[in-house]
Amino acid sequence: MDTTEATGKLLTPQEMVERTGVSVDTLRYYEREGLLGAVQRASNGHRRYLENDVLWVQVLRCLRETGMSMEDLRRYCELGAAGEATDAARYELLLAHRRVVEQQMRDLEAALELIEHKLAHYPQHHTGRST
Amino acid sequence: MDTTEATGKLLTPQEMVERTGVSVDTLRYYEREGLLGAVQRASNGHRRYLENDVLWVQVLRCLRETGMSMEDLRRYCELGAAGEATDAARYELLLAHRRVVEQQMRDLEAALELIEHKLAHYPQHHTGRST
DNA sequence: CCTTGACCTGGAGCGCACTCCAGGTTGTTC
DNA sequence: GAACAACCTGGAGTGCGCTCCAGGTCAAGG
Repeated sequence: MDTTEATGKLLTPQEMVERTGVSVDTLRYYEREGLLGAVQRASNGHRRYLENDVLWVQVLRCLRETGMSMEDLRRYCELGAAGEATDAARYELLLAHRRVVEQQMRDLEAALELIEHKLAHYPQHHTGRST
Repeated sequence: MDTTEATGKLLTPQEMVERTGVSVDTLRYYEREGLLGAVQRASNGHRRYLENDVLWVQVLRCLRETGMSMEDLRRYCELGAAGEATDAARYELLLAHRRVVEQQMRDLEAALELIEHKLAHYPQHHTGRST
């Protein structure tokens, strides 16, 4: 019955840092930018994150690190918050990003080839190891 | 006899833009930052690039786009300008960058898997095409 | 009580890699 | 000879994604 919000252990900001590798500042920034929805608060006003948020932040990082802009990320989150009706749009967004990532891989491959090519031009290192 | 500076056609800034896809501003910026050595000038003070520069700028772009910082790029250029004695150092720099690029590729692959995984969760699009 | 430390807020600051601008010269075209 | 385009210089501005800061609250420990 806990489809969306498993009410397990709530995590403090510090714990989020430890588990996601993302700083508190960045976590707050993401929240402000609408990437984390409304984060719960303890009675003293301190943030309490959900187990799920750990995973979600990791997904966010993964998308960010592959070049998705904050803006697209926000769009994606808003769609997610809006429920099933937006499935198609989210699908398209991911699909588009996949294309971007695939292009990045092709670019990297080309770069790698160029680097290999240049490396091959240093004959003294061609085969052996450098000390 | 033209080992380093083939004295063929000299290129205007505009022509460089057309052939490299890099803006004049960026070309000047690169020059200022020491990535292009001393660019020749026509009698009126206008820049005249070498044929070689086209290729070199493309290499620069390739390295930049794979995340090499301006600082490392400058280091690499300075080494290049200093002659053969620096071969080993340049080799190491490229080698290090290759490792960086290889890591980027692994990261992209991981990201791609995650994206595929998420895409697979939209059943209505699982097999067919979306209109 | 007083300190300590984790947390809060709104807003300022930063680093990078460009990108743009003002103001000026040169050289070609009508 | 006036207009125009391409170029020059030094320096300021921009956008992104954080990152840091001042000033304050709250809870626990000594």
